[in-house]
Amino acid sequence: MPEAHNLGDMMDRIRALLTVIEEGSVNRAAVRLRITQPALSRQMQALENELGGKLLEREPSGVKPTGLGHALVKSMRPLVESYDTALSELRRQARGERSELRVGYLLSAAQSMLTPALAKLRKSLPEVKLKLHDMSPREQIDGLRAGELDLALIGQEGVAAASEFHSTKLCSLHVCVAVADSDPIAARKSIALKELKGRDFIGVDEDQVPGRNRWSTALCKSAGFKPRFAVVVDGITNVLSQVVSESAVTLLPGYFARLQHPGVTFVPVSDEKARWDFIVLWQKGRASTATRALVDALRQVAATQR
Amino acid sequence: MPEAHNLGDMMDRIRALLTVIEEGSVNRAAVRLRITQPALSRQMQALENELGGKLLEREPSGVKPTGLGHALVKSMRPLVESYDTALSELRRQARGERSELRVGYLLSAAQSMLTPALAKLRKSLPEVKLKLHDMSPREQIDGLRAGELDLALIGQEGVAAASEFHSTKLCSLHVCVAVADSDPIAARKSIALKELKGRDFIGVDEDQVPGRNRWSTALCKSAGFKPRFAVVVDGITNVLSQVVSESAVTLLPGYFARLQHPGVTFVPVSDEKARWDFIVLWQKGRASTATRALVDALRQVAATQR
DNA sequence: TGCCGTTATGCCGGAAGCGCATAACCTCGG
DNA sequence: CCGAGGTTATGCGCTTCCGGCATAACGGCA
Repeated sequence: MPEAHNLGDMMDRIRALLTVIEEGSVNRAAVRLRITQPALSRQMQALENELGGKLLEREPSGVKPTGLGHALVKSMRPLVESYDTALSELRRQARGERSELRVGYLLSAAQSMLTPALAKLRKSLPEVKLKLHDMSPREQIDGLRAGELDLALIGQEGVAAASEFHSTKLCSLHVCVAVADSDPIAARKSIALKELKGRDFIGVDEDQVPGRNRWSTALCKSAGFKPRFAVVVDGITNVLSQVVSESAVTLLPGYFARLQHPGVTFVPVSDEKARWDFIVLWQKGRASTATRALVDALRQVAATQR
Repeated sequence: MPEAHNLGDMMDRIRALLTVIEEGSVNRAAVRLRITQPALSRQMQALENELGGKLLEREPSGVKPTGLGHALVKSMRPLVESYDTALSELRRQARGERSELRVGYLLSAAQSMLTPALAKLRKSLPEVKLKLHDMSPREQIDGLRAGELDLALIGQEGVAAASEFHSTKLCSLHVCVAVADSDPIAARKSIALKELKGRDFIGVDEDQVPGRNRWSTALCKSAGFKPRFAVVVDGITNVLSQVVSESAVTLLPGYFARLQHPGVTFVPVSDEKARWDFIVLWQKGRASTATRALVDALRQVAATQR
């Protein structure tokens, strides 16, 4: 019998040793494990070779653990249990039975849709453990990539990353332009994109809100001009104060019109091409029942809010 | 390629998956792991079959973890680390490098020998982590059997269990008989065992102090009579008070003569056969350097105290 | 002494797993 | 458009691993 250097499954070997020590007999343990005594005897030898020391004292009436055998029992028993539990949970998840659902969203953008959708989910799957995280689009994308989120509600910023995950579009919002109250445009009922040619635009840090500037640029290009970003700020909330202090403009999805911001007026853009998509992203691989249920609920809510 | 149902080593497979996800490529991970890409590809497939779900999304430019893949990374990475650490420690112990030493002893019996032996040990192996446990002989034997002690200092009570462990005799004590101060024997310089024939003996609970009564019985038998145990008490300390209140006697190892007990006198037994052995027991299998060092130190101390 | 329990080990055959070669796909540069 | 270079999947053949069967050796007990 050559010296074993590849050892079947070490965990199974360790489990077998636990059984042998419990029975105090290789033979009786073999019966329990439904293998023959010689196979089990060899497994024990292989384990001893792998660890470099005797685990069992062999006697005519059975076996007794050595000091090393006792130490292995002590350190490995909890480990084997944790391992089995983790594997079991992973198998459940593979079957779609994961009961935890980690959702990322930006509150101001997602609340009107997420709240009713979560109510539906709670009604249909009450045992689901929800973990809700209010975070920026960048954090959402990173969270999905790192496997820390199961699902993200995200706007146009998630479109570029959509191919990395499962995605579905929930709705397409109108776009408005934000201007200072004192701006002549503020009195308008709506405005065409081309009328913004020559105005200063406020951009946002591409790191925090990925794709926002590119989206604005693409829209203006379709209207025949390239926007000049006078200032680039590091967050959405700073955009509006800069619009006022710089007498500039910025393009925003229509849900901003619902937010009151002192000194700022939101004027709808009339161009039909000016749309802001709102999407949901979730991890590739088999989605859990909970994930699918939430995606469905979001679809239904979006359909009724059209 | 038949469907894999026995999976080599699951831990190695999981480790390989962690590498694949880290590299984002089966090919580059295979290079790192020093196996070919096809072998690694199959390992990933085998793992997916075992778990019942896809762990990796395959793309022309490499692989990306699915939601299940992410979940596996999260739950298994700490487990793999703990497992590797535990195996590593077991291998060290197998080589005799265990740095922890759990010692059981009965303080009153062992102190005069243990204290100087521990001083020697601390000098020769200062990094050893000692765990000292004052416990009854029964607890000592149980602790060894359960693998909770590495070494026990024990008297005659350990002799019957000695074959289960490594053992060595440290010394052999004289025996004395304990009597009440008012007893005529109390004025004797020494006494022969046969002179105790007809006296009431006090026994101890065999469960707490295994073998004590059998030892007394054997000694008396060698002197031609069988002792009658008038009372059996549940601990060594209660023996002496019963000696007084029952006007009885009991045989004890000579170290008791060093202890002051009100109303009790200890008279040496003159029979040469009346001996009390003091032994050290340690676990079977390869003993650690620390265990061997302590056994050696105890031997040296016993030799100087002769 | 014989029987029954124990563990270890030789021999054999089947299963597992790896390497090599190849197929298929995608991306990029000329 | 084509070729080069990257990727992953899979067929085939060979080697290694491992379990079952049979047997040897030992100890305990009636």
